[in-house]
Amino acid sequence: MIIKAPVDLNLTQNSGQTSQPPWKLESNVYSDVVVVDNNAVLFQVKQEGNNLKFDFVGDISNKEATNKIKTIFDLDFNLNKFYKYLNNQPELADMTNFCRDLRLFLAKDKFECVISSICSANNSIVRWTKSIDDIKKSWGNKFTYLGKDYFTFPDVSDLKNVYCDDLEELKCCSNLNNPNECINNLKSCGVGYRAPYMKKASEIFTLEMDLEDISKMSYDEAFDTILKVPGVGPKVADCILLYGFNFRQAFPSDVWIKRIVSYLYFDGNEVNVSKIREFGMEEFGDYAGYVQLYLFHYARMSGLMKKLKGK
DNA sequence: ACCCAGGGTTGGC
DNA sequence: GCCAACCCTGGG
Repeated sequence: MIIKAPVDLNLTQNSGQTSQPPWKLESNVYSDVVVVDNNAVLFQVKQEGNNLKFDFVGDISNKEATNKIKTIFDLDFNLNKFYKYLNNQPELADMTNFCRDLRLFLAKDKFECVISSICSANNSIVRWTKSIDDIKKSWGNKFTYLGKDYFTFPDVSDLKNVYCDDLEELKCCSNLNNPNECINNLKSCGVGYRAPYMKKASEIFTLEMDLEDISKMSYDEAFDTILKVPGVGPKVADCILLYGFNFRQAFPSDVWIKRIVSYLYFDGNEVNVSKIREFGMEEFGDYAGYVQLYLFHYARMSGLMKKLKGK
């Protein structure tokens, strides 16, 4: 099937958005298993010029499959209109030259997005994506298509039963004798001190909080709610709301966004992160999420980031 | 070998 | 409210 919508698939997949790690790549085709209405569906996605071409294997209709791909890759978003907006802002006009056809890469699994976002905090992209892939391999459901293995992200109730580290695992499993035999714990996936956050988050989403409820909330209510989850501060909360729940008015603000926005809008005078967040939401409205995404990549690719490093 | 930073968050003052 | 510490990996 073909969807007529420009998208730079490589850029979108590798831009470090915390909805999920990049999909499995083989000869320009990105593939992964997505659960759609309790059906596991294999999607194979490929960019062809200004179109996104995809195939799928699974028990859903063509229309459902198309809608799912449109949602994940945000294909209904009008890029031309967004670029017109950017080109009318002197501070932002240059961005379109560096991030053309970059789109949001939205969650295929809200819980995966929560854990990925927690994992990304104070971490490098290569490391958090590898951790999430390890978690999928360890506790997700396995599907084999054409001789290749795919893993879904484990659901809330499965992750809550995983141990944090090998000591805890050793203590609880009488059949284990030494730490080398321990593999059923989060730290073995390289998540470090975030392991207890992830486990507590799983418990919270089993017992107290329903991910589906958050979709129904206002942005402010959702932000305050998700902030209560351990390992979730303001930056991670906005990532979860943007990539996981499609709150496009979120403006995830971290040190880099702070440096970039201070440079572009405050004459280089450093404004604190929380003010930057308020400024971004006020200034960019429903484009805030996209502007944040573009600012980061613009800075990375234009050399602005190097210039601002250390400030 | 050593040191440092990484798209933050937490807990202690 | 501020600030050091936090796990772990890769690069100087």
